[in-house]
Amino acid sequence: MAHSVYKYRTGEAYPHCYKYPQAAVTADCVVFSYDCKELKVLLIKRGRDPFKDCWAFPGGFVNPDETVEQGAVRELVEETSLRVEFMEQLKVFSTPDRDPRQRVMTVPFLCLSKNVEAVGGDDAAQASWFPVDKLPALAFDHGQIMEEARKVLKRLLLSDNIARYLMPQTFTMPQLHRLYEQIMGCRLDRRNFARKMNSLGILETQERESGLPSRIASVYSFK
Amino acid sequence: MAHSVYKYRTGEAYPHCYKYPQAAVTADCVVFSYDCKELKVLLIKRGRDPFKDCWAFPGGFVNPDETVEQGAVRELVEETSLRVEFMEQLKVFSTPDRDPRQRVMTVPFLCLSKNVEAVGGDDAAQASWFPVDKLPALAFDHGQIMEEARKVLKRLLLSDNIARYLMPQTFTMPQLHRLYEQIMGCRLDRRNFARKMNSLGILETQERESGLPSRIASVYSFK
DNA sequence: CCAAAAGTGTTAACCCTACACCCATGT
DNA sequence: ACATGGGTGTAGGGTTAACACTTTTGG
Repeated sequence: MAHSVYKYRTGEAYPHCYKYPQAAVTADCVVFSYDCKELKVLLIKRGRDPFKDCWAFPGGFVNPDETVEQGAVRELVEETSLRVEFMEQLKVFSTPDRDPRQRVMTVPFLCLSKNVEAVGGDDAAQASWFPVDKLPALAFDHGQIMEEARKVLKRLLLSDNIARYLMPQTFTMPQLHRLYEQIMGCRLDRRNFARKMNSLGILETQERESGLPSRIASVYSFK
Repeated sequence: MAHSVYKYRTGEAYPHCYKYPQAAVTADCVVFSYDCKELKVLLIKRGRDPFKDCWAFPGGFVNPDETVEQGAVRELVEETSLRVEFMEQLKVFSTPDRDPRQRVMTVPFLCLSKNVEAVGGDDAAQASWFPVDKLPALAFDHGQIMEEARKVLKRLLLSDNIARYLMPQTFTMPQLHRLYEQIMGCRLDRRNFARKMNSLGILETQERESGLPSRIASVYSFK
């Protein structure tokens, strides 16, 4: 690990700005998607050391002329050709030795995508979707990042109704219900859930075909 | 602004770790306290450029061998001799030109302190508490950071009952009530508030003196 | 004497929860 | 036939919101 010898102390004069302690900063993307059956997360298989052949979140170093948000979007496109509907910053992970090469802080993002296909990486790196409860071992401290992401996902689901960024254009109530159960990690009463969703006023009912067999679920979309 | 010439691209070989783009990273502390009258924020007057003589949050560069959390604590102690009861990371601010000297990302922290005195800075820098609704113009993008901090403070108050980190050892219900009103930014019914607090089971009633004039408020403490 | 502060109590509306029932389909 | 999945309704409990009265102190 390449320690800098510079320590910043209040009051000392450091006329050269490059003498401030510097750190490499990466942006990682925890991308969730939902195929109306399972909640999934996008992982890529690392092509080189450290953690070669290990699974990790897509991401990479932030360039000097971009924000961490821009860096996250760019890296995600480069590695997986994916564009997401929603991004929210998670807390920084900065344990000094979390990357064996050198000090690398990471700014992780929780991302939500409707697209569950088309994740070809541009180079040799494999990219694929894993069900959230069947994840392989992850590189670096990405396991901790995953925990954090799931916590924030729960919070955002309840406070901001972010399901709209995961569901397809049209969907049925049971499909939406399954998503909520998987994110919340508990059972939710079917009927109370439907009533709640309808009362929120964020759903539109698609015209139900006049023939109305009760076994066929009604179709909804977000306003 | 001192741009690095290095751009990281997927697939290129960079055998030397120092070739990764680097950034200076600071940790800033948005410290709230409450004197049982007003919600306050700690600011220091900057002793040098940029933004010399401007008010800003205490904070400074993170050392290579410490986490951003450790850096935040260290800088706060160095600049104000203050130790806080609670810290929560806010989102990173990373607009490339937010610091005119060079690219500097900042990781802000929301901090809660019971101490509303004793904020002598170690060097010439003045430090003092400002009522949250009477803030001076702030350096850098600290105005935006303040907005973010107030949003998160609201959220944490409702979800995690963080009032315990701001209130003194013992306090009255009206004092606690005022704090909630100031953080939430709206009126809260006195009686409903007291009932809610008591029902949460997080308060202890101190023995009320047997002489019980109704004008004297009862004294509480957190469990 | 009156305004302001603090304590106490009641009511109705709303929301959430836990259920029971019906219908249609596929095996 | 029956298990399954989907739609609809109801009854009870808890929480919240709105609101009135009393007492005491300070000016």
